[in-house]
Amino acid sequence: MTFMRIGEKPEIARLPLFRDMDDAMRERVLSGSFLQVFPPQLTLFEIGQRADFLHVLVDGLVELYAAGDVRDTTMRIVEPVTSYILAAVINDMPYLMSARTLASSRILLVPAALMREVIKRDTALMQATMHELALGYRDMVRALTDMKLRQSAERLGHYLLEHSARHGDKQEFELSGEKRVLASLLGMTPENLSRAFGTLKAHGVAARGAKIRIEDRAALSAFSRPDPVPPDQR
Amino acid sequence: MTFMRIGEKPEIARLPLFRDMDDAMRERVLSGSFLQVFPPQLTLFEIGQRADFLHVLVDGLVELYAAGDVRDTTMRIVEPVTSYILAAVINDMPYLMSARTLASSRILLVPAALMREVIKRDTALMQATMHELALGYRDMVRALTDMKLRQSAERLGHYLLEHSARHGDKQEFELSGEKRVLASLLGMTPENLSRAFGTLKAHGVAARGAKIRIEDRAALSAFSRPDPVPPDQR
DNA sequence: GCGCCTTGTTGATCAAGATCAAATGGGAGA
DNA sequence: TCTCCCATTTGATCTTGATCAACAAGGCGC
Repeated sequence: MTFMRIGEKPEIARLPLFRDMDDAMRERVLSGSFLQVFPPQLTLFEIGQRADFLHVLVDGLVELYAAGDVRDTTMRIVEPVTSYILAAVINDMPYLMSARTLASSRILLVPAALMREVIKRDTALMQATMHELALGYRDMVRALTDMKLRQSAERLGHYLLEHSARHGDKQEFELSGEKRVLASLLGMTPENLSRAFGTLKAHGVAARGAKIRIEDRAALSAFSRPDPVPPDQR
Repeated sequence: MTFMRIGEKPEIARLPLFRDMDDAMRERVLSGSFLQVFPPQLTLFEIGQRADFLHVLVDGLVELYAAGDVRDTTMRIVEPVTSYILAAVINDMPYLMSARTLASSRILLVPAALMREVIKRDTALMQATMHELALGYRDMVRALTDMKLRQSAERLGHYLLEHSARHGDKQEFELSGEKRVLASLLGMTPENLSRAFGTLKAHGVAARGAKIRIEDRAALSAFSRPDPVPPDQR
């Protein structure tokens, strides 16, 4: 684990969360934080711990998951550059999810107390935080309706469409991370994820290993019943 | 539909959302809002509409639900005194859920634009909003894990425990609203809700119609596998 | 290059929950 | 008090997805 001070991190400063805040304040936040490199498959924090850091994934891949006593379930796959567990940090409450790296990752760790303190002083940061939390809330509403209203192959289809849209609407792309994690995120077993890919062949999806090609976007969309409200602009 | 100005609404002023704000600002918000009475089974707004009002349920019962093309699903049952759809209002985005009254309800309607404007001016309100959104986010995280990790009878058991805890830990209480709505909230059919009550008989729950008595809290808790993190203090 | 170990896939069976159908029962209105 | 109506319950069957088992396919170290 390598520690390093942040010289200048333009991609972090450009994040919606920090973009509009006072420059001196931002400098204060960043200089009080650590940019740290973690190896793959490392647990970053556990459910139930008091939130000590706000995380910003700069590079790599992180999984957030919740644990029952029988099995775990993936709640979110975090891609760079994104902050996560903001809610626990804001309210100074225990994490509701655990986190682990899926790949070697560079993560900015902002001390939670520092974050809360600067939020109180900098209105722009507070507003951005509010905005971000509202977006996160809406994401969760969508995830819950997805779970309740779509069946498994439809969820996969919907995920592929959203994923493709988030990555520049390329019709061909590669899945990041393992399929078992994707299966857990989508609330199904790895076996059923395989079968779901099989089902989607008839609805415009060609999959070879991690390589996905959406050959008929309209058909896939019809099959997976898109949300009535289009995704939020971020 | 009766319109009325608000004279003084102490229970609204005491809400966490409005509690800490400047008195003059609060007066401005409240005097720009309407307290309105709606009959049961009335649609308050539809999914996809631009958020025009923040709602505060003062009295009655409201259901928030999301619609697929095949079936709907209940997302939340709002009890007084609580605000809802805060996220859509803050971000000036379309509602992700529709709302209908389940009983005759008195609702405070705060114009969304007014809300956003006052939030910008009053830091205490902004902070309270941020706090509230973070709590809402955490609620949704719990709801999603509930859906993914518990099976139906366990979800019911968990719901009964939480519901009872929210209402002063009484061991006997009455379910508000129809069971079909509860079934939809819990992500099951009414038929299976009945059967789930049957299953819970063996785990310390006596149910006669809407009357529920938790006879063995420990047994029910063991059966429904409580969250690893206790409910957030509000 | 070879074998091993992990990951993903395919097949067979099982369990949970949905659907369809019919009966029960409680409350509102006559 | 008596009906009628509608929510709920109960029963039977069907569908979806989970589980169990076995196999294929890479990727990596030796």
